[in-house]
Amino acid sequence: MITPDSGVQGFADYLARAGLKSTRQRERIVRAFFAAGRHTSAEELYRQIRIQEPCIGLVTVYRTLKLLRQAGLATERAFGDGYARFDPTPAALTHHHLICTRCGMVQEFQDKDLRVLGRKVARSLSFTITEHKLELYGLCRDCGRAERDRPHSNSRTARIGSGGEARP
Amino acid sequence: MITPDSGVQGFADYLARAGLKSTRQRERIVRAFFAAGRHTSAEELYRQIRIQEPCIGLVTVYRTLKLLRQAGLATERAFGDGYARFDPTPAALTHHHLICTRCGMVQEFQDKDLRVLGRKVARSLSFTITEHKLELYGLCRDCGRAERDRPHSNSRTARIGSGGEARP
DNA sequence: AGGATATTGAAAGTCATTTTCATATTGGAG
DNA sequence: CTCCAATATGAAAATGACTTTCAATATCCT
Repeated sequence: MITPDSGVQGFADYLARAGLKSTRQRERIVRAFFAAGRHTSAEELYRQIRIQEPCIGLVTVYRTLKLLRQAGLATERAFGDGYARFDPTPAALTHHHLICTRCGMVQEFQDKDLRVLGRKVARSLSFTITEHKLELYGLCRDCGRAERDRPHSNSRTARIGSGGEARP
Repeated sequence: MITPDSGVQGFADYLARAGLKSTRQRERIVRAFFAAGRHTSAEELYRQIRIQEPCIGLVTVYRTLKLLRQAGLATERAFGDGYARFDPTPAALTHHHLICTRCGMVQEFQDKDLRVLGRKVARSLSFTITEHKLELYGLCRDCGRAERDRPHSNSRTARIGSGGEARP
């Protein structure tokens, strides 16, 4: 797992290698990114950072997330609610998501067999996988129960996955 | 598989059930949707329809796709290039995608084992799956070769999956 | 220290998608 | 069949996440 410190370090290395400069803002953002949980959006990160560092621009958060992606340290996801979410890469490569289309909950899970199968498929099609993304959409236990109780309740007309967890 | 005719029929039924009205535009759009292949975007559908029916608005295409989604006939996807793509639902439930992050190619594949595993995971977490979405991002055979030849070629800074197939 | 080069933030721009609103169409009641 | 209330349509304007521009500022190499 990447700790905030090792993440910041890795990013500093990347900047050095690429001939880019390290700044107070970048360090703040990168630290917050690795300290935050998963599925973090730019806006969320921005709000988090502003608590201690009011003079920082949302633009810089976007730019730094782009750099993290280029550095291979962050992985972008889209659960379909219009926000890009970011995960520290190693975690991203080993977990998948169950997304409740009713309450927006996102639950992670892992399954070794699934990974193995993905690789098998990729190999048979001469595809080099850099990123997995298994998303299962549906109803979580509670929402499944609720739907069963009130079959014609308002079963969400918004885009898939919308209204999700911790929406900024 | 849903034929254009059965799709149009199913949509008509939905409209009747919901107390909505059927119009020339809606029939056109729905027919084009089911006649089109998969991964169709609103813009694509719009251009397709305009060939024979110049007096139709892009807005109506968006609205009709939303209705198709509500009717359970269409499934929305996001490959990360900023466009929403739509698939006739039954197909959507049985195929997955390999997306080349370099040339944007989208290749479908099926794997029974994968489906079975997905269901197993869902059951163990009391999750009711309505939609699968396995996306493997990486390099297709050709791009994989190209990258190996020119290791430091411009390895895409755009958002994942960007520049995709048949971009409107 | 000094200066080329990269970075920052505010504001303006982009672009897919949605909303607004005035006009037109639909379909059931009479 | 005709009316009419409800729904649909399209043009234009709005939305909202994200990106670009640009002038001012910070970084780092010598």
